[in-house]
Order: sequence, then structure tokens, then C-alpha cells
Amino acid sequence: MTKSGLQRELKKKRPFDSPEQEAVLNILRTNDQLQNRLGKFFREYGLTPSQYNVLRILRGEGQPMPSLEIGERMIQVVPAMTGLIDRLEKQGFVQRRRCHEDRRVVYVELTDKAKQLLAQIDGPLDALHSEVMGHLTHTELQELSRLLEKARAKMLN
Amino acid sequence: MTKSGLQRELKKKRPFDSPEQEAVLNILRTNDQLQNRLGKFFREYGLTPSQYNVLRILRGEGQPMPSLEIGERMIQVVPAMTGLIDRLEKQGFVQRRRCHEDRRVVYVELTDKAKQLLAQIDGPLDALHSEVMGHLTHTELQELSRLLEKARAKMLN
DNA sequence: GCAATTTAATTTACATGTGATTCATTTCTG
DNA sequence: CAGAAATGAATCACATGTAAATTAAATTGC
Repeated sequence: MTKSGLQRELKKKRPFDSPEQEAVLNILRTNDQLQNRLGKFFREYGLTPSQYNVLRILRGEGQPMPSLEIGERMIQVVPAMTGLIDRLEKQGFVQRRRCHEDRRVVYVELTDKAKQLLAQIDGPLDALHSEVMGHLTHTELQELSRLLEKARAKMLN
Repeated sequence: MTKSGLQRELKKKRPFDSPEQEAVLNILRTNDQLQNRLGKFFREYGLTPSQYNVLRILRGEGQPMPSLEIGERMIQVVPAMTGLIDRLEKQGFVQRRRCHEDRRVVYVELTDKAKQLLAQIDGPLDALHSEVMGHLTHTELQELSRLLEKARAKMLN
């Protein structure tokens, strides 16, 4: 019996208990390396991956959004959003604007500076995606996405 | 054109730019939900996922290990290891032992308390793996692992 | 109409992750 | 053999993530 690639990577002595366990560890491991790459990439632009994500969401929406809604799309707990937006505001990438109708709500708005930065990132980010995934065929990429979606179906609660 | 599952999940308005991008986001998203589940699971035992990982590695090795070596298997930078092991030591799950031959090296050793906890976790963790991945067929699990390994091949550096 | 509940956001406390620097020890090299 | 370089670990500074509690505002239900 040949050791699996992951087993070798982790210097694991015994084989995996189950294909389920192996798949779980493969997801965690792949994500780790991916985050690493993305982290380095965004650092060149003075952003963290989370910060970029906020900016990307705001650009996609095309108009100011409440903090809570941004948080929902990021699968991120709200408390973290406050600090995240604090830092983006300090860097001049977003502005906070209190809503008049419901004064509990704080709208977050992209600045022009952020829009310019995003435009500058688009190309290189696309290139990075190709670099890390481009050696998989079109069919393999579709299959990978399909399997991950299927896995997620039972993952919540 | 039907929206992909992930596109709907993220309330994304435009389709993905490329299957590469979609696969990348699927990995990140799946990992998020997986980490969430694992986090909740380990919290019931008073551990974080990283802490469990350290204990699991030590058990797999079967003997005390230097901090650096543990860090390598976790793909984790060393500075984080120090604090991680500090907390495990405080909880009584590991002991530090300075090496006599090379006094720079610190060996980390599992306590009996940790071994008992690990034994207690094994069954439920296996059940969790089945719960989140068990609805994929054996073939699908193998294919998922294969695709993730293939993706990782170009991910480093 | 007013107390109770819900909601949006924040604050606090803590675990983790990254990079840069520092310290002590060991090994290498001229 | 002495100084330089490398190595293992720790420390600092900071961004992020989680849970729990708090604040302020809006909504509800009697």
C-alpha cells in the first residue's frame, strides 16, 4: 500500500483512519497553503485578505452597506467587523456614515482611493488564481467545486 | 445560465470570473465552515483546534518532540508555537523538558492527562468526520482528496 | 403609552496567526 | 582556536477570530 500524498506531507506514520478524515485534512491543508499565498499577495498592496474581502463585497454591492450585512457575506462574526472597518477607515479605504432613519445602523462606504486600489489588484489577482489552480483542467475545476459544495451541504449546524 | 451554489451563498451578483476563481473561493468557504464545526467540537473538550493538533502530533510520534518539529508538521510559524505550548502546559497537557545534549532544544512531552483526553476524543471525532463528509461516496472522497492534492502541488512558493 | 424584547454595533477578554527582532547556544571556518 | 554564521526558542507588535457582555435605538405587546 502506497502512502497518500498528504500522509507523506504530514510525516504521518499511520495511514488515515478513513477517507472522510483524509478529505477533511486535505481541505484544511489546502486552505492553509492558499491563505498563505493570498496573504503574501495582498500584503503587497497593504491589505490583509479580510480587508480585501470587505472592499470587494462593497464594490460588488455598488452602494454603502450596513456592517452587519457585510459581516454576513463574510461568514464572520460581528465583533471582528468593527475592528476590521476601524482599520480600513484609518487607511482611508472606507467611510462610516450613520443612517438617519435607523440610527443604530452604520453604513460603510467605499472611497475613491479604495476603488482605485481594487482596480489595480484585479489583474494580478486573476493571475494568481491561474497560477495556483491553472494546472487543473476545466473539468477538474468544475468537479472540485461541485464536491466542495456537496460537502458543505451537511456542514452547517 | 444558472447561478452556481456558491454564487447564491455569497449573494454574489455577477458570475465568477473564472472556474479557477470559483474553485479558490469554494476552498476558502468550505474550510471556514469546517473550522467552525471543528472549533465547536473541540471546545467541548476545552481545546482549540490548534491545541488538539499539537496533542495529536505528539501522540502520533510516540515520544517527546522539539517545538520546531511540531511546528513544521503544523505548517505554523514558530512564534505561535511558544504561546500554544504555554497554554497547553498551563492546562497540564504537556511538559517542557530542556535537552541536555543541545541546550537550545526544548522537548515537549504528552502527559497522561492528555493521553486520556485524546482517547476520549477519538470516537466522537471520527463520528464528526462521518457527519460532515459521510454523504459523499467513497469514490467522491477519493476524487476530492486527489484534486486538492493536485491543487496544492503548485501552491507553495 | 410604557415596559419588555429585539436589533445593530461596540467593547472586552482571550486564542491564534504573521513578521521582525532578540537571545543563547552550537557549529562552521579560516 | 576565535570570530562568524546558523539554529532553536522566545519576545514584541499587530491583525484576526471567537464568545460574552454592554450600549443605544427601535419595535413589540399588553
